[in-house]
Amino acid sequence: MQPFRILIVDDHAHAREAIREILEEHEDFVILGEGRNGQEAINLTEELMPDIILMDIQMPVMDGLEATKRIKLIFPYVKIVMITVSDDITDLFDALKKGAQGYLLKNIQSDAWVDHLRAFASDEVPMSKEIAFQILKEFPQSKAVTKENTPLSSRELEVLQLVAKGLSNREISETLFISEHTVKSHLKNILSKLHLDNRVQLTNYAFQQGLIN
Amino acid sequence: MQPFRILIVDDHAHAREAIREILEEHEDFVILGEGRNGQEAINLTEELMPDIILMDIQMPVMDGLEATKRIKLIFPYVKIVMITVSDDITDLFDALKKGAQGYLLKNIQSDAWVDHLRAFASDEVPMSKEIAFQILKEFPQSKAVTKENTPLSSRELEVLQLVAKGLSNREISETLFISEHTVKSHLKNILSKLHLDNRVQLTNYAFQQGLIN
DNA sequence: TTAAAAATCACTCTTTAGAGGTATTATGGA
DNA sequence: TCCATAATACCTCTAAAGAGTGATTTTTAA
Repeated sequence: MQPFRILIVDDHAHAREAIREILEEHEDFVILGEGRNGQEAINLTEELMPDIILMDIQMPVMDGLEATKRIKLIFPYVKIVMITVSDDITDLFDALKKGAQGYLLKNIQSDAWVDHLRAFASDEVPMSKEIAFQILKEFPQSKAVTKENTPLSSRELEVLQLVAKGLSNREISETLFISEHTVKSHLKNILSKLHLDNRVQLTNYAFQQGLIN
Repeated sequence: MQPFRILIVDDHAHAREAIREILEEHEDFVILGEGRNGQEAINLTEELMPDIILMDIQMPVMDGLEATKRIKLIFPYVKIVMITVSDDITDLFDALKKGAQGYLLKNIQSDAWVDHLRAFASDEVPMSKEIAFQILKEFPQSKAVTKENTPLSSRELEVLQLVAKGLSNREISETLFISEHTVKSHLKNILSKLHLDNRVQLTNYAFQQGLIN
């Protein structure tokens, strides 16, 4: 049984040390190295080829979300678990959107923490939102679920489809007989609801959801 | 046998008249109305619901390509045949990209012209590039085929996939270790080769070609 | 080995996109 | 009837995208 080969990325040395101490108690984990920011994470990943990266979200130079996106693009098979002190559900969703396999809170020293990590490491299926909620629910300081599940309105769906077809905001405004300001307003709300960054990502979403073809 | 219901859109009255005269000799065509620009084409389409629109490319207010794109978006089943004096192959490709079913040269009064129109009107399959070439080849003034078939280079394909995944030019440049200028250069060439306008349309292309998923 | 193609980078300029905020008007439910 | 949501619109500001041109280097193929 091969141990899981771990890379730890966090800008705080004490945080890295805390994780190291926890994992060293378990012989199915071996720590390959440590990085201090997203850029180092990319370089170390190329160099060490870890099985799992434990990645902080908030970091200088390049944050963990950006690094996750880039690493997953180059090395899709590397598993990345976000670690953070934040119990904000939006951070969790953002992490999943970027391709993270898991999400763990930092300020935990329970056995459950290692169990979850082991589950992420060995499991083939990606972490569902249900499991994510469950993890957050285990810890009392988790905030209530924010209004993430707000569905798109029919007008927003209409705008989404036109955006995903390649029309500019001006063209959409002329198609729907509304002002370009309004189109921008709708698009802003759409991107916010879906936790996406730009219209190309929205186009990906539209294709994957079968909203266009 | 129902006749084909035609809408003619051209900014030159004499051009519309010429087409009307040709079509009135054939009783399987009936002309519903005439428009003078792309905007009128949209309005008249909503009002008259023609089977086929004969659409000029060069027009004031809104040109035929833009109008074609918008009409096909709202009324995908309406057939649009571009009519133009241009024998430039790039115009033809642009027309097909916007969703036109056919492409006919204006300065023709042969029976073949009407035959082609009838073929477009009754045929379910979209006009292939081969047929387009054949039509242009029937007329001696057609220019030689431009370098349209140039395939994408491997580097261009690489950039295409990153663009279609939602990365910004800056992010792509950092991923590929090249300058943002170079990324822009590649993207410009890609869009030009594929006759696309922006990165969202490129994303559509990537999905439809199975280049990403 | 030489010509063509591909890849690279640069500069300017204009348009578009996107973040952030605010506000008004319908409108449909509770 | 009142409240929440949706749809509309405007504002400022910054970043990004895209058009146009040109140029150098490397690679590939004839």
